[in-house]
Amino acid sequence: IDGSYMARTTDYDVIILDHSLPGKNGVVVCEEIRAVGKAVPIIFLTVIGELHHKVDALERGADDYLTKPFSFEELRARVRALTRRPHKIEGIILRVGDLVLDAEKQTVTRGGIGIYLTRKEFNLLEYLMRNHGVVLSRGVIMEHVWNAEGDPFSNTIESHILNLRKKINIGRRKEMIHNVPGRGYMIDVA
Amino acid sequence: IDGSYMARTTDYDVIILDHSLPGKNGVVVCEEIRAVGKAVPIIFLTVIGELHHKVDALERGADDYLTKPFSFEELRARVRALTRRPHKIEGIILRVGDLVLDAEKQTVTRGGIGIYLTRKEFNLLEYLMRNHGVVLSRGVIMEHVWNAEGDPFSNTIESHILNLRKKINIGRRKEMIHNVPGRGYMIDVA
DNA sequence: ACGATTTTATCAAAATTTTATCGAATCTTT
DNA sequence: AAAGATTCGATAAAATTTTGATAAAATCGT
Repeated sequence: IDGSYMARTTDYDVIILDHSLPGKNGVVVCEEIRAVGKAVPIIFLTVIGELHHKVDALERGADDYLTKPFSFEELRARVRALTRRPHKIEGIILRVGDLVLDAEKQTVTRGGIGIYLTRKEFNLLEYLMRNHGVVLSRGVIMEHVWNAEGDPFSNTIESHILNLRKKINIGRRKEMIHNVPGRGYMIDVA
Repeated sequence: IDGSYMARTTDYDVIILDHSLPGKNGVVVCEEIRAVGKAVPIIFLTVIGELHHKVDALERGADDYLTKPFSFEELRARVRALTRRPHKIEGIILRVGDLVLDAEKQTVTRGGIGIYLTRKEFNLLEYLMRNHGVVLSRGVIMEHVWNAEGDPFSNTIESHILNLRKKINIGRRKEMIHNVPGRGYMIDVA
């Protein structure tokens, strides 16, 4: 009894295959599963640069592929996309310290406590968290969080940063949104 | 001016292409974008069942594909998955001994320990490191780090050099920023 | 080698720039 | 219209940059 046998006889929600499997080639397993008529979603893992493997896998019945290395979030996003179970499976989650942002559920918590953010605040925080540890200039933030170009003589960003900080720094926790004078803002644990 | 032109000349976060575009084939557009060296993530839209189009698109440089019909949630998940990984070309990193300056992330470390520098300090160090091993006169430094020309009767540069040295010579390491009397400054390991 | 002269190092205060803050005004969504 | 969100404008606060004065070091001519 091996993985291929299990896959052909059991009903899984999703099957993840690696190209290099002990004994068999992942693509062959993929083909075997399809041969018995199973319609289960299959995600194929490939090493970066091996495009022909991706193509091969897709031709033999894989539904999606993922290039290694990949984050767990990314894999989960693919699984979610394939299984389309909106309420049971978690969405894309960003974490910085005990601050957690769920991009799909559109929620933010800190240490388990729910935090309500307005739309702009949410988008701003999401962008900061998505690039945590790197300094983001006002220009870059303006470009990504506000679609059009904002005039540099406004302090809209500062204003939102202020509100974000107030909402996020519940209790008397350390500041997470750091200003780097002359360069921009950065979110980080320390 | 069409979409293909815009894609080749503008920096987008992500590009979504449909197989059937007015005038051109989406795959061709994809190829055109890659031809000019853009590394932007491209998501390709295909009609269900047309697997060969998927394969074709992946071969020509698309990063992901999506089968129509699809939910907006699904598209958003794909976009997030692609944009979260830094697709940018690796930032310019300067090294002199164990001193490391990342121009893109705007960070400086010495022996792995983070060092905070103000903007002028950072720019000054970057200029020195970019020309490590060569003596830079005050005039040249003034010209490159300070946009206009500063009056030669000020000791602004000395002042910043002093602060830089203090911050950089953590522990009791050897001095890196050397003065060459009458000629200027130079950074080097020895 | 020695004093005179020029150049560089150092420090703290002053000037400037940048950011934080808050309330009011404007815009959006019910 | 009402409630909430976003932006704007003015001012306070914080951080950076420049300045000025003096000490220390290096260079030069003798």
